[in-house]
Amino acid sequence: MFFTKSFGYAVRGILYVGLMSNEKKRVQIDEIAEKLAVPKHFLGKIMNKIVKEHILDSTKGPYGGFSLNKDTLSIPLIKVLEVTDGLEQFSMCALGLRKCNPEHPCPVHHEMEPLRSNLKRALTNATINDLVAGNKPELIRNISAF
Amino acid sequence: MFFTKSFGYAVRGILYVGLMSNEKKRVQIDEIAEKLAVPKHFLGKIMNKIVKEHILDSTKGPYGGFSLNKDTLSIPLIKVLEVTDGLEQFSMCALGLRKCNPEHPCPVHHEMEPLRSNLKRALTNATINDLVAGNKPELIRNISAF
DNA sequence: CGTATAAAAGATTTTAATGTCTTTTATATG
DNA sequence: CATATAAAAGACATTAAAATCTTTTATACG
Ligand code: FES
Ligand code: FES
Repeated sequence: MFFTKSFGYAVRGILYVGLMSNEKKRVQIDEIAEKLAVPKHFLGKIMNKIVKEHILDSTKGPYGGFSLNKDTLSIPLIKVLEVTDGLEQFSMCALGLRKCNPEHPCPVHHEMEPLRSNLKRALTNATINDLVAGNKPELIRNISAF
Repeated sequence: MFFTKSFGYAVRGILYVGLMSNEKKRVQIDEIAEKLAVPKHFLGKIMNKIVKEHILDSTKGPYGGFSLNKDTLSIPLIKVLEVTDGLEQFSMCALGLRKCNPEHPCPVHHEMEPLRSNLKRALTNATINDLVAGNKPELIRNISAF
């Protein structure tokens, strides 16, 4: 519901890098994929998009890997969603009719519109930093597959 | 976002039958598919599931087609969602981690849980009848793809 | 420079949702 | 019963997301 797997992988990957950034400067994809129990190469492609959008940094070669940059912690979740899933969903009709149009509301428009707005607002307000706050071992446990 | 196309087709199909039920006893799939601009055979399969779950009635042969039954109008939308998409989505973690578990909340749990509950409640409370109420030509226009 | 390391990129496969086309089954009516 | 009609069912195709595997590129370091 709501999001693709890619979005989940992206959020969890970014958070894992954030949680590890005290201990090590860079985190490798192999470690992330293993700890999150996520397919390595698929995650790699998603992380690559994340880097292209300057949400994380990366370097190739020995001692390379993924790392936070000066902006990472202040990135809102909706930016991550934009990279992985796009934001068209917020302007589309929930019944898939066309672009949502309050002038010609579909039968579920009045139910869905407030929920959609709330979701958009929540994702816009919540930053990576908000999610990284709190008990660290617990968080690492919670972003792992179980 | 939120739902599959199948759900949208199902809701619109049921509503079209409901809106036509004054004028004609039964509505054929060809007419529904044409008016909603939806692929006929795909819609047929979805309508078939809807009939199997007693949300609508159908009869084969001449003068056959789909029709309301005594329960149709009081069916909540969540029942339709269950038939087309299933309801597992409401117990799964929004990040796709596993079953959502408030004891071990994922980083977006506190953002998502209220939204999910609200959506579930809205879909549980809204019946087909609620959606059929109102200006009929306008509704027919609004469930069409145009 | 040569080598090892790690991300990036590319090619291919799998899976589920969606869509199309054909055949079968049920039924109303003459 | 014969025929036409319309849903149901089945087989197959397409598409996008997800996953896997291989090759290329960049870089640290001896
Ligand atoms: S018109 Fe369907 S959600 Fe707004
Ligand atoms: S644990 Fe992720 S939404 Fe509840």
